[in-house]
Amino acid sequence: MSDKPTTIKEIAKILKISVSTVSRALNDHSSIGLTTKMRVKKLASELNYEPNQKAIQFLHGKSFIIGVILPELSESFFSTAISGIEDIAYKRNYTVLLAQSHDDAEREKLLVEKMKTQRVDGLLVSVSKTTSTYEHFEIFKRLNIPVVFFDRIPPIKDIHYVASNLETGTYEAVNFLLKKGHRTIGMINGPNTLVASHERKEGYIKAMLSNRLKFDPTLIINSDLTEAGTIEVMDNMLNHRRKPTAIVTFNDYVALFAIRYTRSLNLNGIDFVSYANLPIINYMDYTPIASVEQFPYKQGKKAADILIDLINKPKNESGADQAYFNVVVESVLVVNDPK
Amino acid sequence: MSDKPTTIKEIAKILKISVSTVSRALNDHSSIGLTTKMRVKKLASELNYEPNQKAIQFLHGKSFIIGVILPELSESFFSTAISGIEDIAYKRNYTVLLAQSHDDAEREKLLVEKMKTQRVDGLLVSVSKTTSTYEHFEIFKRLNIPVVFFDRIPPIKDIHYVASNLETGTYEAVNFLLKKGHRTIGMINGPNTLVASHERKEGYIKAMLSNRLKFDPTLIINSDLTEAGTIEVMDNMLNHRRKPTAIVTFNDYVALFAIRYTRSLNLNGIDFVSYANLPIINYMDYTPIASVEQFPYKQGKKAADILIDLINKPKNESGADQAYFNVVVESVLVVNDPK
DNA sequence: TAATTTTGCGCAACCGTTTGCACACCAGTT
DNA sequence: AACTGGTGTGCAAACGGTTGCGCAAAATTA
Repeated sequence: MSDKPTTIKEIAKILKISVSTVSRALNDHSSIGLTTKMRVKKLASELNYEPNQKAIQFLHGKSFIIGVILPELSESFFSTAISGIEDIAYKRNYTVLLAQSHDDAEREKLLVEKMKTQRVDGLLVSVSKTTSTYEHFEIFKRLNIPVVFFDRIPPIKDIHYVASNLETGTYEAVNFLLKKGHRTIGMINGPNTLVASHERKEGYIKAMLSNRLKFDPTLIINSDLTEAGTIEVMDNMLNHRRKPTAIVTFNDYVALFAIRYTRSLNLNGIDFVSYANLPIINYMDYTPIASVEQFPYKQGKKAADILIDLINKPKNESGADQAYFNVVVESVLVVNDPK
Repeated sequence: MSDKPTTIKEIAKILKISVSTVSRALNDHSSIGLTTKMRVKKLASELNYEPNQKAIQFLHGKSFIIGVILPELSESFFSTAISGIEDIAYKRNYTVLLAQSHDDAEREKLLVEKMKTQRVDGLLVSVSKTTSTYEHFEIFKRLNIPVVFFDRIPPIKDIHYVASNLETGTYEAVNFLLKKGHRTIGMINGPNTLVASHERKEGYIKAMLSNRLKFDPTLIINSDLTEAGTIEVMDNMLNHRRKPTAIVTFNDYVALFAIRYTRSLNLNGIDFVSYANLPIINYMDYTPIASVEQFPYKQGKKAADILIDLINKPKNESGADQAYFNVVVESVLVVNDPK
């Protein structure tokens, strides 16, 4: 039955007309007579003709595919972000080639390579936690394939990115705790390699200073964000000469580790504030009292939009220095309902 | 600077040799002299030559892309499954085109259409909850593009699929509850359109009968799997003339809704058993006492493997009836640690 | 030295579609 | 009778790479 797919040539041969006429007829070109158009279309649908996209992509040098590399889909932030990306891609007639780095810098490099050989029209990246060099993205500049980073952006210049401004969110969070009467506020921060860690720290400091409180750097401790790492940091916090009455944690997962640990020690009374606002919070009995919401869906949408704009932008004519899109999605503090 | 990418033709022109020689040199063809090879390769790397994959895909009629359509990445089952799919695809040199139906049958149809125009080499599908017709997958048969269903498989014949056998898992689950002394066991089941609902019911019945207990059909109630639907079903359960002392729920999410609801009524003492074994269970204070684990990663891997095998299988020569892969991944009951 | 094999390379077709250009035909205008 | 203008169609090149076949020069053999 179903042999090779029908081509435009076969239609031409059967109808004894040229392939160009068939092509134009199918594309409703104005210079083709109505009767010819009808004949062609009728036969085409009878033969279940489907244009060979590979030929078309080749001809136009476009694939209508955007690549997305992100660390971990099981993290709620990313699975939500990908929905935003997908929705925009869908709307603008692109499809999404997906790959997870699992926070492994080596794998990320290989994935970038793969995206290159697939010749995606553009690339969306949220870099892995362990990535410390960024040359593997350079290739894309040479190939004139736009790259947009989102959320986890590399600390380098001349890139397009979309990220949330955690400084303002953190400022709000610390302010919120201060207003609640807390004076000793700890922070479990992430690795210094992450831009986001600096922003959190800055937000924290600014909130303290603007409330005329002195900033104690020993109350900010970096963690590797694992459960074991979190417990270690918590031990330090709890044995600190100024034991915090409230703690800002790097994200909801860290908050959950920390809360579970304090509860296992039968410690109560420490307020936690966190980032991300995970849906699982709704299922928990003991949760952060507030979270900084980062709007992953919105970030994903925005990043995809920028990427597709870049793809369709007329080439940088003058070869001049082009502008870089640096979009910041404001983060806001969401106070959780008390249970 | 970076103009159009280098092509094989330019290399040929510069070196004053033919394109075929360049092509063969780059592919280490045996009939090319060593010196020519060296010259070609040297120049190629100097010019940052990258073969145009679109041309190659066109030539071979292959894209090395597999499409994946699934309902919802934020469901842990699917985000884990996609990792399995991706890992296999990666290993076997394919990439993954992803799309979420968000459990919307209409959107699913459009996505199938898109996958078709992208001419994926194969398709992996977990159908949406609301899908009730399946003709949109027929096109792929005509185009000779293999389709493998996983987890949520449609109730039709002549398809390839990978799914877990929930009957055995359910049997184990009910047996487990019976051994614990429960005699009145409720079940919150899913819509009857899902194959999985039937399997659960069958497992339930078999466990009861094999323990010489009579099966009470009114203790199995179907739900739409939303929180509101779950609460409604729970109300029915709790007002049942035989109030269950244990309940088997369709999945962990339903279990969480149900548990939360019973706790809001200050009801204790009902044991819940569920499916999926979500990681968030670890963060919960009140959880199902056991879950049927369905091994999403394994299912994803298996499905991808089968799909790629099908893609690379020599065409069905005789046009004869080909075999369909129906793989069942056994599910097992995992008893949760008491907190 | 002539015949034969091997080595190294080029020619040209091909994959399916689009598109600039030419051309033939017919009608209406000078 | 020559000219203009539209209408409908076909020719052929182009996109970038692969590959069967042929052919010349060099190396081997008789």
